[in-house]
Amino acid sequence: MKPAPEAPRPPAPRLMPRPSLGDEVYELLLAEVIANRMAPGDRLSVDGLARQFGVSQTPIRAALIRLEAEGLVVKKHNSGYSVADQLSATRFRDTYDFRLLVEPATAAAAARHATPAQIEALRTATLRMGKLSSDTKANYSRFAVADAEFHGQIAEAAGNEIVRESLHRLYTHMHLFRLRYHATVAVDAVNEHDAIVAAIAARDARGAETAMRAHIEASRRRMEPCFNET
Amino acid sequence: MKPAPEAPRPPAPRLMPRPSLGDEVYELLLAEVIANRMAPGDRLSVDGLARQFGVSQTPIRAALIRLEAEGLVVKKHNSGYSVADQLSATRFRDTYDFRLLVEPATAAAAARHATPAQIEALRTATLRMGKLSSDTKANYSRFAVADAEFHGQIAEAAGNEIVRESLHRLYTHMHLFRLRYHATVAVDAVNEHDAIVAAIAARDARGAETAMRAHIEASRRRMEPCFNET
DNA sequence: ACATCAAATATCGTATCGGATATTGGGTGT
DNA sequence: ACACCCAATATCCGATACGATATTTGATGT
Repeated sequence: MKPAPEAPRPPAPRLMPRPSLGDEVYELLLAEVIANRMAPGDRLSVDGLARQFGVSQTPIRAALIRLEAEGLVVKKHNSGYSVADQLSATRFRDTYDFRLLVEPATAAAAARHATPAQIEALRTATLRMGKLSSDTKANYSRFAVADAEFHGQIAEAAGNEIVRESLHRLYTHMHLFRLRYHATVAVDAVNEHDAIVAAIAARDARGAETAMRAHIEASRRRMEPCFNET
Repeated sequence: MKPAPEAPRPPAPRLMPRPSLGDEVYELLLAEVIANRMAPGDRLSVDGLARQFGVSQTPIRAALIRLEAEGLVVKKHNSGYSVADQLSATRFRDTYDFRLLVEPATAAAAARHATPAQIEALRTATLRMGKLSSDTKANYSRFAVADAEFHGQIAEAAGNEIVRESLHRLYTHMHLFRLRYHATVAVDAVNEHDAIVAAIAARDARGAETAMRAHIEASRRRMEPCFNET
C-alpha cells in the first residue's frame, strides 16, 4: 500500500507483526480528517480511495466503517460515505452541558487521585500551551491538540476510564470545529488551565472543580459567537 | 442470505430500499449478543458465520467491525473476533461513578423540560416494569431491557443527545452483565423508578435528582455482590 | 432558461479466490 | 506427564470480478 500524502514507508522488519491495511488506512484517513484537509460533506469514495492508496476496497471499507462508528463520517446506503457535518448549535449546547456535568467533578477527582508524575505532566502541558499562544493558524492547531490532551490527562488522573473515553470522543469533534471556525488562541484559556493545575497540585478538589467550571463556561462564551458568524 | 435462527424473511417489496447484508448481519449478531446466547471469549469466526448465514465474508466483516467499535466484541489481528469480556470490577466502578455524575442532573433536566407525552411514556414504562417483577429469568431479561429504555427516556426528556448516547452505550454493556450474573428482579428498583417519575411529573428538579441518585446508589449496592460471587 | 428523460458512467455491495498467518493435532524426546 | 517440533488444516486478510444502484451527462421539449 502507498500512503496518500507522505513519503513511502520503509519495509517492515520480518520479526515485527505487520499491521493490517485496514488499520493503516484508518489512521491515514483519521489524520486527514483531524488535519482538516476535508470539509463537511466531502465525498469519500471507496473506489477512489482504493485507487489513491493503491489498495483494494476491503481495507478502505474497514476504515470507513470505523470512522463512521466514531461519528466522523456518515454513510448513505448504496451511495457512499461523506465527511460528517460540523457541530450544530444544538450539539454545541449539548457538548458544553455535558462537559459542565462531567469535567468539574473530574477535576476534583484528579485533585484527590493524581500521582506526582501526572501533576508534573499537567504542568508541562500548560507550559507548552503557553508557548503556543500566538495567533498563527498552525499554532492554533497545535494548541487545540494540546488542549484536548490536557483535558484527557485530567480525566486520566481522575481514574475513570469511561469519562476519559467519553471526553475523547467529544474532543475529536470539537477539535474539528475549532480548526474550521475558530482560530484565535485564547490567552485566557492558558491562564484558566494554570488555575486548574494549581488547584489539582494543591490537592484542592473544590478549587479544581470551580476552576474547571469557570474554564468551561469561559470556553463556551469564547466559541458561541462562531454560531452567528457562519 | 438466510437468517441464523429465525424464520425465512418474506421477499422485500420492490419499492422499498433493500437493507445491506452488512446491516442485517449486524442486527442479527447484535441480537445474539444482547440475548446472551454467546459467552465472553466465544470465538466469532468470519468464515464460520459466513457459512452459517449463507453469505460471503464481506458483510460478516462489516458487522463485526461495527460491533467492535461498540465494545461488544474484540478483535485480534490475524486471529479473529471474540465476544468481549464481562464488566470488570474497575469498569463497574467507573460505570457507577459516571452514572452518578450524569444521571441525577439528567433527571433534574427532565423535570424541567419533559413534555406531557414524555411523562406519560415514563409512567407507562414503570407500570410495565412493575408487571415484570417476578423472578423468572425471561422476565428479568425483559426487565433489564425495559430498565435501559426507561433511563434512555429520561435522558431524552432531558434533551441532551450526547448524554443519551453515552448512557446508551453504558447500558448495553450493563445489560449483558446483568443477564449473565444477576437475575433477580429488584422490586425496590420499581419503587425507585416510581419516585423518579413522580418527581419529574411534579416538575420537581431537586426531587428528581435526589430520587435518581438514591436509585443509582441502591442499584450499585444490589449488583456489587456479583463481583464476589463470580 | 429550465425541466424531463434516457443512456453512459461511476460507485457500492457482495461473492469468490488465493496467499499469509494462526491453530490444531500428532509424533518424538525427556 | 510435559515440552517441543512439524505438518496439516482452518482462518484471516486483501485483491479481484461482477451485478445492483446511484450519479452524471447529453438530448429533447416547453
